[in-house]
Amino acid sequence: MPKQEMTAEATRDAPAQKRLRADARRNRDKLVEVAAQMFASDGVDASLEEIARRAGVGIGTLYRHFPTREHLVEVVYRREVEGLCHAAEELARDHPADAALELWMQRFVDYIATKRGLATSLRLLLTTNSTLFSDTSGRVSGAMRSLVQAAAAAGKIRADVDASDVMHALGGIYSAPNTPDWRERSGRLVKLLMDGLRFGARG
Amino acid sequence: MPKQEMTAEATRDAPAQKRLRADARRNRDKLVEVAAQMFASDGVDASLEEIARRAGVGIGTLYRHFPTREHLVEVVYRREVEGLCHAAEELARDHPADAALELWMQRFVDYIATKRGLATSLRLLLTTNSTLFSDTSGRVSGAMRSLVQAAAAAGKIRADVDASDVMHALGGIYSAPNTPDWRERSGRLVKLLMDGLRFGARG
DNA sequence: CACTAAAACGGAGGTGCCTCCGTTTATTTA
DNA sequence: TAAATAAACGGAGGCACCTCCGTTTTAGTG
Repeated sequence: MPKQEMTAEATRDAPAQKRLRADARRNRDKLVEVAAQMFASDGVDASLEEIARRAGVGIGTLYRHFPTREHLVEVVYRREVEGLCHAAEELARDHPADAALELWMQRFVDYIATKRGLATSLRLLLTTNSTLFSDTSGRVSGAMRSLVQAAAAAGKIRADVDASDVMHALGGIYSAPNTPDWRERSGRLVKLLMDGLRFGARG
Repeated sequence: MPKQEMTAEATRDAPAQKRLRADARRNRDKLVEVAAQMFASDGVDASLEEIARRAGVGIGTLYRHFPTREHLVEVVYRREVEGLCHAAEELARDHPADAALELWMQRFVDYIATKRGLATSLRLLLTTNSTLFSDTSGRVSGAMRSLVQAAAAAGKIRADVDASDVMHALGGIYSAPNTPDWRERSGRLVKLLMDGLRFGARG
């Protein structure tokens, strides 16, 4: 279980967001941070009052910022997707292109792992709120695309596949049954996939 | 809003159901009946305590019979589908084949009407519990099939369509936006469909 | 019938949800 | 800097959820 380890300032949604007062901002960020932990450990049904408590604010404050549980879940979810995509850029900077891709996919597996328990509620949220779905899936596949293209351009992986193929291959992770060894199996899947991608590369 | 008007004894699931004690049986039936009304009027989030109260039992009794809200919703849902299918047989007995089909489709519209508000929760339930989905959709399309076949056999409607086509045509009802005139529009759709079906019939 | 085991009843109680509103704090204006 | 105003804070209160368990009822047996 990898810590997400993200600083609070990640929550900078620039648009049309009326300038928040300093304290409000602080509290909001803290709430999101705590909620992310609680959702990860206890599922989306984690107690909102407990979240408020741990964030050191009253329950009223939580509700002012996030009128429903779904709002909070959505913000946390977006933040995590954001983190995942940001990691892609970072990995691309710090590693050879093929290693970056592999590391990112492993991280993707980690990410999915934390989401497995939440499947049904998340599915509801994603079918209800279709912009959320298109926004985030767009973000994620965008991140993947640039990693794949970079690796292909550097000759580290074969050039005759594109990102959506890889994404599709990774799809098996979702649908795989939730066995205890799911994690390992998914890890192997990623390695296997990388071998396939490296095979026949120019470099 | 048509009353469903079903007697309690409709809940006779013969299989493997350990013989219930008389009082338990009574209470259970009453609970389902009241729940059906409450879900229809207040949505699936109707208060369980209120349901128990109106059924004249304690909350504990409700929970013993239906350990979760979903259990109760599922039973009510199945019962309603059952009623819908039963109506098909009845209509087939009491009316000419084409009229039976038309009346049943109108009733189907009524039925969907009561479910419109519940769309998201029901969808979750139906995707989560896939046997529920296949059971009920099988039942419903079975009912429709026999009505269509009977009408075709009697020469009251054209013989070159099958039940799944009609079902598909009715599908528009689901997806139509929830405008105030939805009900009328759906009624007209059914009439239109029937005209189409009658056109070119032998009889 | 009376007795008894098994099963059902039902409500008290602990917890969480969410609203409402009086209090406190930050920002703006003079 | 002080006063005024706007905004955020936070907890009390009311309601619903669900569990637990002592009490009551039923169905079977001598």
